[in-house]
Amino acid sequence: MKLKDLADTLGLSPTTVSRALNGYPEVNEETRWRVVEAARRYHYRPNASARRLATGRVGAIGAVLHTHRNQLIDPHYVEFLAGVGERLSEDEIDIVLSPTKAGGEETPSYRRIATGKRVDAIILSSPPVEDERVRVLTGLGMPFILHGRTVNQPGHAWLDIDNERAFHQATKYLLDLGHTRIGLINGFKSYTYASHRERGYRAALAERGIKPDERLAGEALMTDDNGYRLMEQFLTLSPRPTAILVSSMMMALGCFRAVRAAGLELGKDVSMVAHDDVFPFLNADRMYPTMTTTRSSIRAAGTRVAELVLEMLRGRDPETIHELWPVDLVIRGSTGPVPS
Amino acid sequence: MKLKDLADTLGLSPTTVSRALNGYPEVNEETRWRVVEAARRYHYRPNASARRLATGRVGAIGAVLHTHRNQLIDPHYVEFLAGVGERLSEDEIDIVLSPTKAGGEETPSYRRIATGKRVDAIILSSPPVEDERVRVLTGLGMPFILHGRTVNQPGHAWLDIDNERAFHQATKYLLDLGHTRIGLINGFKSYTYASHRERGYRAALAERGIKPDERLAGEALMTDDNGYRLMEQFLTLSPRPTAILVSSMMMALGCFRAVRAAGLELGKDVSMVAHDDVFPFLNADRMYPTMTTTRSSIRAAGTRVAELVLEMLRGRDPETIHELWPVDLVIRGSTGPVPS
DNA sequence: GGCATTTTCCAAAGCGCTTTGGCCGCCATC
DNA sequence: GATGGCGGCCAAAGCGCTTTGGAAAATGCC
Repeated sequence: MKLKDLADTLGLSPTTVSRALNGYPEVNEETRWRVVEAARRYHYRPNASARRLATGRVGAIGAVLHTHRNQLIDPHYVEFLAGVGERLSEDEIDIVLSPTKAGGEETPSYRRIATGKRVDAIILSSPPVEDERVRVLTGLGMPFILHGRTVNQPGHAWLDIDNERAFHQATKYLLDLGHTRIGLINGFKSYTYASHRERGYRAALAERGIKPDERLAGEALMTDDNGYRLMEQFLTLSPRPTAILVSSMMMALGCFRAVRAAGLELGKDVSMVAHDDVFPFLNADRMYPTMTTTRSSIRAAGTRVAELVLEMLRGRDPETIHELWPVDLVIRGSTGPVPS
Repeated sequence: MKLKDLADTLGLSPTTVSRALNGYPEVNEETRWRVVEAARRYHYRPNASARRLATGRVGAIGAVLHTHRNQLIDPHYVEFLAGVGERLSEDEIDIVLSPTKAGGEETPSYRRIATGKRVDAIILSSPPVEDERVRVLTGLGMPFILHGRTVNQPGHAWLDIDNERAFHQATKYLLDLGHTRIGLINGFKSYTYASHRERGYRAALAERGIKPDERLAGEALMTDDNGYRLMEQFLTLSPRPTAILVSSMMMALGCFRAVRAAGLELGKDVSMVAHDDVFPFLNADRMYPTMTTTRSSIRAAGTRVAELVLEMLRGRDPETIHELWPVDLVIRGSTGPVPS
């Protein structure tokens, strides 16, 4: 059943049917009702490709799924996508996932999506400090928004959480509890969020005149595994750290196990603050002990990013889109005063 | 830069340029070379919508992303998608994620994707025992493949792992170690995989004449959290179970903590076998103790499903596509003889 | 050299929708 | 009663590509 068929059975022209369905004013209300009713009855759906070709709008936004074996397909990203999807589904807009194998060689994938007009806009996640994709997409004139920020590449839309302040605050909190040997288990510093977190951490230490022990700062892919390994390693140092900041809940689980394995008790022998992106399947409140966290829902960020993308498509100037979200510090059981 | 422009600058007709780029034989090799070269130089990319409209093929396959707040956006699904993506990217085929809010009300989303011709085929995951989507898509004539199976709905393509046999084997292994009070922490039994797992478990017990204690079988969303709660609950029973089967690594982490919290030791006081879908961020081999698992890479399944979808689109009869994969039992440190 | 093929290219007709420009009839206005 | 404006509809021209049905040029065969 196509538009023309529907028009024929109604004794109307395709023009009128199209207008009726798309809510244009120049059609009699009764006629519109007849059309809508018939469309429903015959399960009519406009052919997406045809409509896209005619309007020039796609009704889809792009995201790239990194599938490289050695790269983390991480839960953070899905949770973010879920948020994006939540908002986009309201407007019946699809998400086009373009799978990419390459580690560094990802720009072709973006280029393909962009120049083939497969999407109206692109959402970029987890940008490195300097992002090649930003350059490419700007060059192609493809609208895009960043979840996170770059450094020294202004002029594009972004939404980010205040990672620097969050880790500054968390570090300060630990310092206030008397800790001075504080470790940092971070994601790769080439990513902006990780570099911001480190900056916050270092700034807080500096304010108290503490020089960070470089052996207490680790960066790695944010997996359970790496959390375990880094923490294990930190605990062999002497004196060992009495507190630790962790960049993701996934890593925190690993740290957790390492602390246990070393026969130490979390919240007593070792304090821990982890960043919580709020996963439905990992609840800081129900851990044992409960986990002190810097918290910001990555899903909520996704929803907002989707909203902003829609605004861009409606004409909002990307340069006006800069949102920096504050981060909560939620104090729970995994932190306590420095052991004497 | 569109096809016509490219043709004009080359002094050729659109027809010839199109054929040259699409590898049709009726074009001189030298001409083809000129065209390809020019296309590269001018960064020409055919407009996806136009091509789709003309050919009737979309070059995209659909998947639905469940974003409902109370539903698990689970890591299993992403890992599976990553596998799908790995294969599809080779053919430059996109994945269209259609976000769906609804819990039970998901069929409209599939219907929209299908009748709007937004994709060439659909990949369905985690089917319940009886799947409405199967009926709908069959009715619409939209090609689809299931990752998993349904019961009593034959005639469609599927790929599944042998869940029943896997849990049968795992249970048998625990029985051989002397355990008789064996618990099961499962996903919801309305899903085929969960029901198959339970069947395997019960069958193995029955073979030894053991009547399962119904208080030792729990089903829930497969989160860390629920793993903790169910295990905690099981451990209050008396006599408590000496061994446990767990349906996902995520739940296993929770069980793990519950065992610890109860002051018990895994692999000694309590044995545990978990099903491992092989996540890059959760390595059974690096847990403490290492985890005995039934193992099957969900990513590999995704890759194969993608391959099968491509075959369907090339004309292979869906009814001939039924693959049942065996599952490995990997014995590690979390299982041991029943404590005396 | 004449004929039938084969090679190489092209014009034009779609694919299914949206949108521009117009037409027709009806009412209000003077 | 003529004029203008407006509501309600339609014909036809695109959107950018693929594909059918030739046509012209090159080639093979005797």
